[in-house]
Amino acid sequence: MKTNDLSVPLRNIDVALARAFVATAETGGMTAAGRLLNLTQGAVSQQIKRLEDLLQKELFDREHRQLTLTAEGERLLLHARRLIALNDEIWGLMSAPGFEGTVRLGVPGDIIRPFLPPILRAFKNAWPKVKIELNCESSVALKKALSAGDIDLTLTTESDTPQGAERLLTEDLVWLGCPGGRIWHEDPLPVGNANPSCTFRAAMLHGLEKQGRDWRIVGPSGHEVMLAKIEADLAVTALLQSSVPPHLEILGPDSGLPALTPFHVNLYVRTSQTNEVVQELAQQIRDQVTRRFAAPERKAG
Amino acid sequence: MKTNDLSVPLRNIDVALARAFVATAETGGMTAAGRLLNLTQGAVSQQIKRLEDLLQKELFDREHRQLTLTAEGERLLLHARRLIALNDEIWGLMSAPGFEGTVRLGVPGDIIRPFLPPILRAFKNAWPKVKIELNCESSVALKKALSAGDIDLTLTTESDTPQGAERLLTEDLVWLGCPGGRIWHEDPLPVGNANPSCTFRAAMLHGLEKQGRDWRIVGPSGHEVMLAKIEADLAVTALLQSSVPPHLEILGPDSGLPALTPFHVNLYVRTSQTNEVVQELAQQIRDQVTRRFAAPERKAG
DNA sequence: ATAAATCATTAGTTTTCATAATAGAAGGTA
DNA sequence: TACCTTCTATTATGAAAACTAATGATTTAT
Repeated sequence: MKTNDLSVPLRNIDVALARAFVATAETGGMTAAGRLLNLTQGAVSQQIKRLEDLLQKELFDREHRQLTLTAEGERLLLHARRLIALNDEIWGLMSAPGFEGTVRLGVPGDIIRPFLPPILRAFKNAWPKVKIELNCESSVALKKALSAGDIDLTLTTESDTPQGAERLLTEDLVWLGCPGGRIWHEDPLPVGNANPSCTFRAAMLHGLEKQGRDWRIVGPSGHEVMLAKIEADLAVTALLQSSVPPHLEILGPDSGLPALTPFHVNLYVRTSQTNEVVQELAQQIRDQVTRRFAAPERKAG
Repeated sequence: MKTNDLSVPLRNIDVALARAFVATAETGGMTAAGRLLNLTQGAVSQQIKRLEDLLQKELFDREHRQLTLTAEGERLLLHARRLIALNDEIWGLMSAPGFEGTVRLGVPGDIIRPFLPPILRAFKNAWPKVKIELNCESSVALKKALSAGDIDLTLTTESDTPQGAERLLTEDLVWLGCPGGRIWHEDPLPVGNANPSCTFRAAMLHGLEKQGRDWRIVGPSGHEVMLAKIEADLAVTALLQSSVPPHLEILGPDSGLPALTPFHVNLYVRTSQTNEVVQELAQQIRDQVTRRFAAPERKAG
């Protein structure tokens, strides 16, 4: 993979060129586009040419003096508008006064780390006047709270992504225990569980039952307390792979524990009466969560 | 119409500047950012300065030799990444081979016009190898088809926007008849209705009943046939304001017909097993439908 | 046939941008 | 304190980019 190879002409689409292109496509001509953009016709012609050179694609069919979009031109048109819109949206955000108000966010306790702290920190820095209320319960309870209007948006961990949810990522559920521990050989297996309605509970017990393994529940308790019990080798439990704390150990198949089904992290946003701040936070959660898991490598060379 | 104010120095955010900014923020320094981008430190410093001048905002606090983001810098960081991501996404779309396959789209007959023809035309031009199957039924039937997996995405007209739906726009339901006609004075009122499960039917009849007005259903028949009956002054019906054909007339309150509740145009996309082409079409429908109604000024009737 | 309109191209000028070098400021360390 | 290192800011400079204005080529309209 080439990262920043000098031979690659950095592939940045100049928003000004995008504007010229869209204007030309919409007015049907470069002369008209020039009038619209306060440019000479020649400048527009050159801009289109530059864009075509950049993308290595013909954007217009120049038959006679009529310009018609090529397939690739049409394709670009559909997306160039989005680029311009995003550019203008950012411009608006940067010039407008900062948001104020309150956002009520729900998160299941077991995925607060490692996702949320950096997101909330960044959001807080970006919008210092916005107050964030963090609501920490089970996925089921959070979905109820959302429909009741008690919170504005929420993350959940679920084994599917129902209508109305937006899937941010999918991860394996893994067993974890204390490094050097031996509690997972005990029978019945002590299963740590923060919350009776925890979505992972059913998955764990289902796996064990299918295996014919006996178990007993340790808990309920808060998520942190449960982690302490794991660390003390008093129980095992299951979490999403990426939310396993560094001082605990993932128990592989050789531990004798059953395989578990993957889970999804879903996002729900209130559809009615939702304000800009809520959308802004939702956008950030989307971006950051997916980012943190899409880009494992990015090296200079 | 969009005018370009001369006094505003066109506010285009150079993606290269955004890259320099993000690299600086992420590495914590301009020297390191320069290494990453294959630029000298001085160039990065100038780029940041240019960006700050452009936005008229300080992006970093330069205390001592430590760079920390200001609130506005953090705000930009969150969105600059999106701009870069969109830029790269477009680049990918333009350089990759075109999509192939089939998309199954559902649309209620009464909002095909004026929304869909231009969208489908543009999409078809942009992705000539993609086949679009247009499924035309009532909103209720379409939602069923979606959950059954028979279609990939659908538009609906509904009086609310339930979980799982995305509201694209809200419009008034209006009565319409033939210009110069007189059928709406007839009693009982002949109400044209394309489909017994049509979502507008309940709204119309509810309005008439509340008014104590007698009615009879004309139909069912296809949407086009129904419009022909309207044009022949054989019946009246209700449609969303913007889908009223130009040769028919909107009947205002002075026609004696009852006021109707507003409706929403919602979009549903299959959440599971959905491929890139479906997402691409959904994106276009979103963009174009909202675009087409953000721009034009309303014509009062 | 003539005029008008359109896009492409070219020449020339202005503007932009990166480099390289330097200055200035702050943190280490002896 | 003096000295060295490591940053960022600034400046001069040359190269490249990009605009205008003018021109040419082609097509449509009168």
